[in-house]
Amino acid sequence: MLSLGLRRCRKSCRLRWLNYLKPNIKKGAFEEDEVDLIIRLHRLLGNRWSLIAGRIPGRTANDIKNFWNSCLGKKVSPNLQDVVANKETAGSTAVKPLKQSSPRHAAGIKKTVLPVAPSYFVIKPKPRIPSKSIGFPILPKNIGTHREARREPPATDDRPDKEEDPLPWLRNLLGVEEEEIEEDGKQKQLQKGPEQEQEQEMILYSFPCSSQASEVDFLVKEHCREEVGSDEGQWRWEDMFLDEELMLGDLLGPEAGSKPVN
DNA sequence: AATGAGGCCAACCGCCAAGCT
DNA sequence: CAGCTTGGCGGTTGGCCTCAT
Repeated sequence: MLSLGLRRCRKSCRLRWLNYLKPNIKKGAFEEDEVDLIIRLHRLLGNRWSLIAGRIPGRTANDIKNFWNSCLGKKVSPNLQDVVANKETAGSTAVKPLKQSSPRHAAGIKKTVLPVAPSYFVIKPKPRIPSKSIGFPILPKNIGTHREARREPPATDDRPDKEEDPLPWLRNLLGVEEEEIEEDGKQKQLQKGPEQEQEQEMILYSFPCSSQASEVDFLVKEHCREEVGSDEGQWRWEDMFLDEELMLGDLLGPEAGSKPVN
Protein backbone atom coordinates (compact mmCIF):
# COMPACT_ATOMS: atom_id res chain seq x y z
CA MET A 1 0.00 0.00 0.00
CA LEU A 2 1.86 2.96 -1.22
CA SER A 3 1.26 6.42 -0.05
CA LEU A 4 2.91 9.54 -1.40
CA GLY A 5 4.61 10.42 1.81
CA LEU A 6 5.95 6.97 2.37
CA ARG A 7 9.59 6.83 3.30
CA ARG A 8 11.20 3.48 3.20
CA CYS A 9 14.16 2.48 5.20
CA ARG A 10 16.34 -0.38 4.09
CA LYS A 11 14.36 -2.71 6.21
CA SER A 12 11.09 -1.63 4.64
CA CYS A 13 12.55 -1.98 1.17
CA ARG A 14 13.75 -5.43 1.90
CA LEU A 15 10.40 -6.38 3.35
CA ARG A 16 8.62 -5.06 0.33
CA TRP A 17 10.91 -7.00 -1.94
CA LEU A 18 10.40 -10.19 0.00
CA ASN A 19 6.67 -9.87 0.40
CA TYR A 20 5.62 -8.20 -2.78
CA LEU A 21 8.18 -7.50 -5.49
CA LYS A 22 10.13 -10.71 -5.60
CA PRO A 23 9.54 -12.28 -9.02
CA ASN A 24 8.78 -15.81 -7.86
CA ILE A 25 6.02 -14.69 -5.56
CA LYS A 26 2.71 -16.21 -6.45
CA LYS A 27 -0.17 -13.79 -6.39
CA GLY A 28 -3.87 -14.14 -6.66
CA ALA A 29 -6.07 -17.01 -5.71
CA PHE A 30 -5.13 -19.51 -3.08
CA GLU A 31 -5.71 -22.89 -4.59
CA GLU A 32 -7.73 -25.44 -2.75
CA ASP A 33 -4.63 -27.47 -2.13
CA GLU A 34 -2.84 -24.48 -0.71
CA VAL A 35 -5.69 -23.70 1.62
CA ASP A 36 -5.82 -27.27 2.73
CA LEU A 37 -2.10 -27.32 3.34
CA ILE A 38 -2.16 -24.06 5.23
CA ILE A 39 -4.84 -25.36 7.55
CA ARG A 40 -2.97 -28.55 8.16
CA LEU A 41 0.33 -26.84 8.76
CA HIS A 42 -1.25 -24.30 11.03
CA ARG A 43 -2.67 -27.05 13.16
CA LEU A 44 0.77 -28.50 13.52
CA LEU A 45 2.88 -25.38 13.79
CA GLY A 46 0.61 -22.67 15.05
CA ASN A 47 1.31 -19.12 13.98
CA ARG A 48 4.73 -19.88 12.61
CA TRP A 49 4.06 -18.32 9.29
CA SER A 50 7.56 -18.48 7.99
CA LEU A 51 7.66 -22.21 8.46
CA ILE A 52 4.28 -22.60 6.86
CA ALA A 53 5.31 -20.39 3.98
CA GLY A 54 8.43 -22.47 3.55
CA ARG A 55 6.23 -25.39 2.63
CA ILE A 56 4.11 -23.51 0.16
CA PRO A 57 6.10 -22.43 -2.88
CA GLY A 58 5.50 -18.91 -4.06
CA ARG A 59 3.65 -17.76 -1.00
CA THR A 60 5.17 -15.48 1.58
CA ALA A 61 4.70 -15.61 5.29
CA ASN A 62 2.91 -12.28 5.10
CA ASP A 63 0.56 -13.62 2.46
CA ILE A 64 -0.35 -16.61 4.49
CA LYS A 65 -0.64 -14.63 7.67
CA ASN A 66 -2.98 -12.15 6.05
CA PHE A 67 -4.97 -14.89 4.44
CA TRP A 68 -5.30 -16.70 7.71
CA ASN A 69 -6.21 -13.64 9.69
CA SER A 70 -8.78 -12.44 7.23
CA CYS A 71 -10.26 -15.70 6.09
CA LEU A 72 -9.20 -18.98 7.55
CA GLY A 73 -8.65 -18.01 11.14
CA LYS A 74 -12.21 -17.02 11.61
CA LYS A 75 -13.58 -19.99 9.82
CA VAL A 76 -11.39 -22.82 10.88
CA SER A 77 -10.24 -22.67 14.44
CA PRO A 78 -13.39 -21.82 16.37
CA ASN A 79 -15.57 -24.25 14.51
CA LEU A 80 -13.41 -27.26 14.22
CA GLN A 81 -15.71 -29.33 16.35
CA ASP A 82 -18.67 -28.22 14.31
CA VAL A 83 -16.90 -29.30 11.21
CA VAL A 84 -16.32 -32.70 12.71
CA ALA A 85 -19.96 -32.92 13.60
CA ASN A 86 -20.92 -31.93 10.11
CA LYS A 87 -18.81 -34.66 8.69
CA GLU A 88 -20.39 -37.25 10.88
CA THR A 89 -23.90 -36.21 10.02
CA ALA A 90 -23.54 -35.27 6.40
CA GLY A 91 -20.78 -37.67 5.47
CA SER A 92 -18.76 -34.96 3.81
CA THR A 93 -15.77 -32.86 4.69
CA ALA A 94 -17.03 -29.94 2.69
CA VAL A 95 -18.20 -26.94 4.60
CA LYS A 96 -19.68 -23.69 3.55
CA PRO A 97 -17.39 -21.68 1.34
CA LEU A 98 -15.84 -18.63 2.80
CA LYS A 99 -17.32 -15.24 2.35
CA GLN A 100 -17.55 -14.40 -1.28
CA SER A 101 -19.52 -11.24 -1.11
CA SER A 102 -16.99 -9.25 -3.02
CA PRO A 103 -15.30 -10.08 -6.31
CA ARG A 104 -12.04 -9.11 -4.74
CA HIS A 105 -12.44 -11.75 -2.16
CA ALA A 106 -13.68 -14.25 -4.68
CA ALA A 107 -10.44 -13.74 -6.52
CA GLY A 108 -8.54 -14.33 -3.34
CA ILE A 109 -9.91 -17.76 -2.67
CA LYS A 110 -11.66 -20.11 -4.97
CA LYS A 111 -13.29 -22.29 -2.43
CA THR A 112 -12.49 -23.92 0.83
CA VAL A 113 -12.72 -27.53 1.84
CA LEU A 114 -11.68 -27.99 5.39
CA PRO A 115 -9.87 -31.11 6.39
CA VAL A 116 -11.09 -32.78 9.51
CA ALA A 117 -8.81 -33.73 12.33
CA PRO A 118 -10.39 -34.81 15.57
CA SER A 119 -7.41 -33.99 17.71
CA TYR A 120 -5.73 -30.63 17.78
CA PHE A 121 -2.12 -30.38 18.68
CA VAL A 122 0.76 -28.10 18.02
CA ILE A 123 4.25 -29.35 17.53
CA LYS A 124 6.86 -27.13 19.00
CA PRO A 125 10.19 -28.43 17.83
CA LYS A 126 12.94 -28.19 20.32
CA PRO A 127 15.25 -25.58 18.92
CA ARG A 128 18.71 -26.53 17.89
CA ILE A 129 20.94 -23.96 16.30
CA PRO A 130 24.08 -25.29 14.76
CA SER A 131 27.12 -23.12 14.62
CA LYS A 132 28.03 -21.57 11.33
CA SER A 133 31.39 -23.19 11.47
CA ILE A 134 29.87 -26.58 11.77
CA GLY A 135 31.48 -29.09 9.49
CA PHE A 136 28.63 -31.49 9.08
CA PRO A 137 27.28 -31.85 5.57
CA ILE A 138 23.74 -33.14 6.07
CA LEU A 139 22.54 -30.52 8.45
CA PRO A 140 19.35 -28.97 7.24
CA LYS A 141 19.92 -25.31 6.70
CA ASN A 142 17.91 -22.67 8.45
CA ILE A 143 16.56 -24.88 11.12
CA GLY A 144 15.58 -23.18 14.29
CA THR A 145 14.76 -19.92 12.66
CA HIS A 146 11.79 -19.31 14.86
CA ARG A 147 12.17 -16.69 17.52
CA GLU A 148 11.36 -19.23 20.14
CA ALA A 149 14.02 -21.47 18.75
CA ARG A 150 16.69 -18.86 18.99
CA ARG A 151 16.22 -18.50 22.70
CA GLU A 152 17.63 -21.95 23.23
CA PRO A 153 21.39 -22.00 23.48
CA PRO A 154 22.99 -23.75 20.54
CA ALA A 155 24.11 -27.28 21.16
CA THR A 156 27.57 -26.96 19.77
CA ASP A 157 29.67 -28.23 22.62
CA ASP A 158 29.01 -31.84 21.88
CA ARG A 159 29.56 -31.46 18.18
CA PRO A 160 31.00 -34.67 16.78
CA ASP A 161 34.19 -35.14 14.95
CA LYS A 162 33.69 -35.36 11.22
CA GLU A 163 35.14 -38.85 11.42
CA GLU A 164 32.70 -40.00 14.03
CA ASP A 165 29.24 -41.26 13.52
CA PRO A 166 27.16 -38.10 13.55
CA LEU A 167 23.88 -39.80 14.24
CA PRO A 168 23.74 -39.64 18.04
CA TRP A 169 24.79 -36.06 17.96
CA LEU A 170 22.29 -35.19 15.26
CA ARG A 171 19.58 -37.01 17.10
CA ASN A 172 20.35 -34.94 20.11
CA LEU A 173 20.54 -31.90 17.93
CA LEU A 174 17.04 -32.44 16.69
CA GLY A 175 15.77 -33.21 20.12
CA VAL A 176 13.90 -36.14 18.75
CA GLU A 177 13.99 -38.51 21.62
CA GLU A 178 12.67 -36.18 24.24
CA GLU A 179 10.48 -34.11 22.01
CA GLU A 180 7.60 -32.69 23.90
CA ILE A 181 4.24 -32.49 22.25
CA GLU A 182 1.43 -30.39 23.49
CA GLU A 183 -1.99 -31.88 23.25
CA ASP A 184 -4.86 -30.32 25.11
CA GLY A 185 -2.54 -28.91 27.71
CA LYS A 186 -0.90 -32.23 28.42
CA GLN A 187 2.60 -33.10 27.53
CA LYS A 188 3.82 -36.31 26.08
CA GLN A 189 7.13 -37.86 25.32
CA LEU A 190 7.84 -39.82 22.23
CA GLN A 191 9.16 -43.29 22.63
CA LYS A 192 10.62 -45.49 19.97
CA GLY A 193 11.31 -49.12 19.46
CA PRO A 194 14.19 -50.64 17.53
CA GLU A 195 12.32 -50.53 14.22
CA GLN A 196 11.54 -46.91 14.65
CA GLU A 197 15.14 -46.25 15.54
CA GLN A 198 16.18 -47.82 12.28
CA GLU A 199 13.68 -45.85 10.30
CA GLN A 200 14.75 -42.71 12.04
CA GLU A 201 18.32 -43.32 11.01
CA MET A 202 17.23 -43.59 7.39
CA ILE A 203 15.32 -40.38 7.71
CA LEU A 204 18.19 -38.58 9.32
CA TYR A 205 20.63 -39.61 6.64
CA SER A 206 18.26 -38.62 3.90
CA PHE A 207 17.33 -35.35 5.43
CA PRO A 208 16.22 -32.86 2.82
CA CYS A 209 18.64 -29.98 3.02
CA SER A 210 16.70 -27.53 0.92
CA SER A 211 13.84 -27.03 3.25
CA GLN A 212 13.58 -24.48 5.97
CA ALA A 213 11.27 -26.75 7.83
CA SER A 214 13.29 -29.90 7.68
CA GLU A 215 13.35 -30.30 11.40
CA VAL A 216 9.64 -29.85 11.54
CA ASP A 217 9.23 -32.36 8.75
CA PHE A 218 10.95 -34.97 10.75
CA LEU A 219 9.10 -34.21 13.93
CA VAL A 220 5.81 -34.18 12.13
CA LYS A 221 6.41 -37.65 10.87
CA GLU A 222 7.44 -38.85 14.25
CA HIS A 223 4.44 -37.31 15.84
CA CYS A 224 1.98 -38.53 13.26
CA ARG A 225 3.21 -42.05 13.67
CA GLU A 226 2.84 -41.88 17.40
CA GLU A 227 -0.40 -40.04 17.59
CA VAL A 228 -2.58 -41.17 14.76
CA GLY A 229 -0.86 -44.10 13.12
CA SER A 230 -2.49 -45.07 9.88
CA ASP A 231 -6.05 -44.20 10.76
CA GLU A 232 -8.01 -43.04 7.79
CA GLY A 233 -8.62 -39.36 7.54
CA GLN A 234 -5.86 -38.66 9.96
CA TRP A 235 -2.56 -36.97 9.46
CA ARG A 236 -0.14 -38.59 7.11
CA TRP A 237 3.48 -37.86 6.65
CA GLU A 238 3.00 -37.99 2.91
CA ASP A 239 0.55 -35.13 3.26
CA MET A 240 3.17 -32.95 4.79
CA PHE A 241 6.26 -33.73 2.79
CA LEU A 242 6.68 -30.96 0.29
CA ASP A 243 9.41 -30.52 -2.18
CA GLU A 244 9.34 -27.54 -4.44
CA GLU A 245 9.57 -29.70 -7.51
CA LEU A 246 6.42 -31.52 -6.61
CA MET A 247 2.93 -30.39 -7.28
CA LEU A 248 0.82 -29.64 -4.28
CA GLY A 249 -1.93 -31.89 -5.52
CA ASP A 250 0.40 -34.85 -5.43
CA LEU A 251 1.32 -34.14 -1.88
CA LEU A 252 -2.10 -34.06 -0.40
CA GLY A 253 -2.77 -37.65 -1.19
CA PRO A 254 -5.72 -39.22 -2.94
CA GLU A 255 -8.22 -37.75 -0.50
CA ALA A 256 -7.60 -34.23 -1.69
CA GLY A 257 -8.11 -35.17 -5.29
CA SER A 258 -11.40 -36.84 -4.56
CA LYS A 259 -12.87 -33.97 -2.64
CA PRO A 260 -16.02 -32.53 -4.10
CA VAL A 261 -15.56 -29.51 -6.26
CA ASN A 262 -18.16 -26.80 -6.41
C1' DA B 1 -25.83 9.10 -5.61
C1' DA B 2 -24.18 9.13 -0.98
C1' DT B 3 -22.38 6.84 2.81
C1' DG B 4 -21.33 3.68 6.41
C1' DA B 5 -19.67 -1.05 7.40
C1' DG B 6 -16.74 -4.61 6.75
C1' DG B 7 -12.88 -7.01 4.49
C1' DC B 8 -8.36 -7.26 2.28
C1' DC B 9 -3.57 -6.73 2.41
C1' DA B 10 0.82 -3.97 2.05
C1' DA B 11 3.31 -1.80 5.32
C1' DC B 12 4.72 -0.81 9.80
C1' DC B 13 6.19 -1.96 14.52
C1' DG B 14 8.65 -4.04 18.23
C1' DC B 15 11.25 -7.81 19.66
C1' DC B 16 15.01 -10.99 19.43
C1' DA B 17 19.36 -13.17 18.06
C1' DA B 18 23.46 -13.42 15.14
C1' DG B 19 27.29 -11.14 13.52
C1' DC B 20 30.55 -7.53 13.51
C1' DT B 21 33.64 -4.03 15.56
C1' DC C 1 32.92 -8.42 26.60
C1' DA C 2 29.92 -4.61 25.39
C1' DG C 3 27.64 -2.03 22.06
C1' DC C 4 25.90 -1.55 17.55
C1' DT C 5 23.97 -3.19 13.15
C1' DT C 6 21.38 -6.22 10.54
C1' DG C 7 18.06 -9.63 9.43
C1' DG C 8 14.06 -12.36 10.51
C1' DC C 9 9.91 -13.00 12.79
C1' DG C 10 4.85 -12.47 14.32
C1' DG C 11 1.43 -9.03 15.52
C1' DT C 12 -0.90 -4.96 14.30
C1' DT C 13 -2.32 -0.89 11.65
C1' DG C 14 -4.56 1.82 8.32
C1' DG C 15 -5.64 2.98 3.41
C1' DC C 16 -8.34 1.33 -0.15
C1' DC C 17 -12.00 -1.29 -2.06
C1' DT C 18 -16.63 -3.38 -2.45
C1' DC C 19 -21.16 -3.98 -1.01
C1' DA C 20 -25.46 -3.01 1.27
C1' DT C 21 -28.64 0.35 2.56
